[in-house]
Amino acid sequence: MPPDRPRPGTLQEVAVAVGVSAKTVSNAFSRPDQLSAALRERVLATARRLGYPGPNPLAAGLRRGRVGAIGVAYDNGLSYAFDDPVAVALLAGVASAAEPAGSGLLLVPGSSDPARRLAAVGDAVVDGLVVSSVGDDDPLLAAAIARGLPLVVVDQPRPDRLAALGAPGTPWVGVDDRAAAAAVAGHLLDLGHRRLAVVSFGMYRDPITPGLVDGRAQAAATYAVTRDRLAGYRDAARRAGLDWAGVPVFHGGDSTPGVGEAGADAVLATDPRPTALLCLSDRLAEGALRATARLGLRVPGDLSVAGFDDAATAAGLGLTTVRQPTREKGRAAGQALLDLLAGRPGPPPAALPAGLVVRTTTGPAPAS
Amino acid sequence: MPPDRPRPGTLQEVAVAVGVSAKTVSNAFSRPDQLSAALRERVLATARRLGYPGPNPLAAGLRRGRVGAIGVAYDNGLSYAFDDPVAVALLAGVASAAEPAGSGLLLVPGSSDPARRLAAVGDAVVDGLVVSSVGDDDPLLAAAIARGLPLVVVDQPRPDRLAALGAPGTPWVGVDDRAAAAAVAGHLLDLGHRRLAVVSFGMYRDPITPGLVDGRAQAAATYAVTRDRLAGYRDAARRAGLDWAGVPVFHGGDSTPGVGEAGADAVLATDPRPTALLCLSDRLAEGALRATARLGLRVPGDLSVAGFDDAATAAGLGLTTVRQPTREKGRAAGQALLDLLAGRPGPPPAALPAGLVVRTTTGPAPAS
DNA sequence: CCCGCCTTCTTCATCGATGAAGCACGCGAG
DNA sequence: CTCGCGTGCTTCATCGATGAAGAAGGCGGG
Repeated sequence: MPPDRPRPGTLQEVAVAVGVSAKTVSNAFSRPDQLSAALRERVLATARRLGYPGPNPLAAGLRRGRVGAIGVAYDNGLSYAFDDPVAVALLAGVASAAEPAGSGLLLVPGSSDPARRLAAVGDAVVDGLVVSSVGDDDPLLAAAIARGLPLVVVDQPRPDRLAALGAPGTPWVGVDDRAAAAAVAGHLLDLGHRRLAVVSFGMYRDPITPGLVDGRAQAAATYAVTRDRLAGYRDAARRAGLDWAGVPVFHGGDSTPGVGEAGADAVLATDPRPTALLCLSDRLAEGALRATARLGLRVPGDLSVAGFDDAATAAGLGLTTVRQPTREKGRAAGQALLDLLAGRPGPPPAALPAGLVVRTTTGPAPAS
Repeated sequence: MPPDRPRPGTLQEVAVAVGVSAKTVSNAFSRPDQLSAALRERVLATARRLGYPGPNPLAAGLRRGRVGAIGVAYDNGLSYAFDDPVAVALLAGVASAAEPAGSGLLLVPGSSDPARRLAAVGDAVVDGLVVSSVGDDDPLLAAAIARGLPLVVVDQPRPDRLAALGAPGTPWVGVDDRAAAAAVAGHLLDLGHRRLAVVSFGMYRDPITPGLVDGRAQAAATYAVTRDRLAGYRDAARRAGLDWAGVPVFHGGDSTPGVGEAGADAVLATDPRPTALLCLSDRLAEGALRATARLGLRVPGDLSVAGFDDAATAAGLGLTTVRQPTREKGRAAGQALLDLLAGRPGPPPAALPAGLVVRTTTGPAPAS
């Protein structure tokens, strides 16, 4: 049998027992300066005796208009977020801002059922929301905006899109993905590579069939991060006089090593074989490296591989990548939200710095 | 100037605008079957027009008596939790139970100020709590129990201690640390080692001066996990006829590589030099391995090193360790809590399996 | 033609607290 | 003696919703 949990007492009951008003009991807990020390002690003692657990935070939150927690909603659910070290680093950053402020961190559950996914945002008992990395047309963001709570967006959509969605001025935190992507592509082109290939994670929320995609599809991606990184690679390629249409771009689903491995297999099967692989994330690159090992390709002798993020694993792999301050992004987002909640202006949204990190997986193009 | 956020409308206001009762508007959102489709549409349209964000989850939560979120309180604050891969894996596990149930996960903030630390537990707007890995006498647990909410404890305190604290029958999730520790110590003894040393993380919540500690201090540890792992090592040592008093035990603070490195330095400075190092966690072992590299000791030629946890990094280091199902512990704890909330009985608390994983950091004792 | 039931909506009370304002008393100043 | 004011506690209204129970109309069955 489920053990019958005794209903916790209420302020009112304690008040009756002590013989004072409910408000006085409330003050005994929340505003000790509002009553004499003696009475306060008497109230607290009675509360203890009755097993009163203290003011119900839910009711207090309703009355006060704040509950002391901020929510984080992530494009993919929690299960995915905890699997991706970059997503965890972002959470760690948000936590590092929330914790000193005494604010809790509510992780909003995801769901494969769109209705439940949105309901979770609507039901989150929080003072404000951080929405991270969702597609331009994701109803999740619309639901978050509809809450009417202070809101901060990480990575995507971009500020222009937020304005179009009726939320202009929403603080945004991210990096200049396009410029950063151009930098890493430029690095490879400078090394003499002329046959590039790309392994990309999702471009749209909808399920896809992994495979090569053309420029039109790339430009139509609703994930701004994906779109911009691809555009950055293209910028660099064009600058070097390369025909972008000739660059195979593999479109996988999630940002996982498995997808990276499949993507590498796909683009390496094209003829002529690419000499440089641009991966949109380090996790994809990790999978790509697995594929090269399996195929017996030397890195960087036969093939250069670059990632994106500079995840914790990147250094160990010797991966050339783009470093972006993931944890700092989370911290900045959390802080911006807390600033909004406090009515402080907070600094204007600005892209954080990102930069190329050259390690050992990239080298000169092989002599053709 | 802080942009003046318009007060969101209320159910009541929508009701007046539509010309129906508040309850009908409520039903339009929460119980569509309770009113005609036509009226429902009219209500929703008006709500949209007025910019009504939908029923306030806080108020609904108060009335319904549940908010759809479970809280997780961790001994050390969030900042530490996110730094420790084992703690993250535990969170991932809890999330993997909460998410399919549509439940949010509230991470309770820690604080160096004891009062704020407790207040955070009292203020958490949740339906139930998971308290993870706190000391036997930690007021945090008392505060959690005082909330009167469904509660699940991970790792420590142990069930007997929970009963003593007035919370008998509280579901507990963990492993048999003592037996597991005995197994890894036994492994080293079987390899012929006779000069063991131990590097331990915290034994008490209070700040300590790191250094070697005697058996009396070990037995008095208020962290049950620490106490039991040390007891397990001792069990194995005694079984092999070793005098435990001769085994140097280093007591550091947190479970970090830095502490592990300092601990290894300390115990390796004792004479005669130990040939086997038992570390209470993989993170400590990671630091110990750093120390051995610096000291020019061959592992396992000169020194065997064992960890505990089988963290994600352990395989890469070739670390012999104890595998415990950390993520599964989190999942089980989350599920047990959800079962309590649903009034389901739930399986009785039972220790999850843990077992020795032998890799390459342990080998035969060097010929003396 | 009447009854009972279902659908659709309403009324009423309530979840558990706190902000704002008010009253009574005691005390020091004028 | 009286006024003014701070202290200590109370009263009142309110935060925004939802459960339980009830009332009006429509409809099929006997």
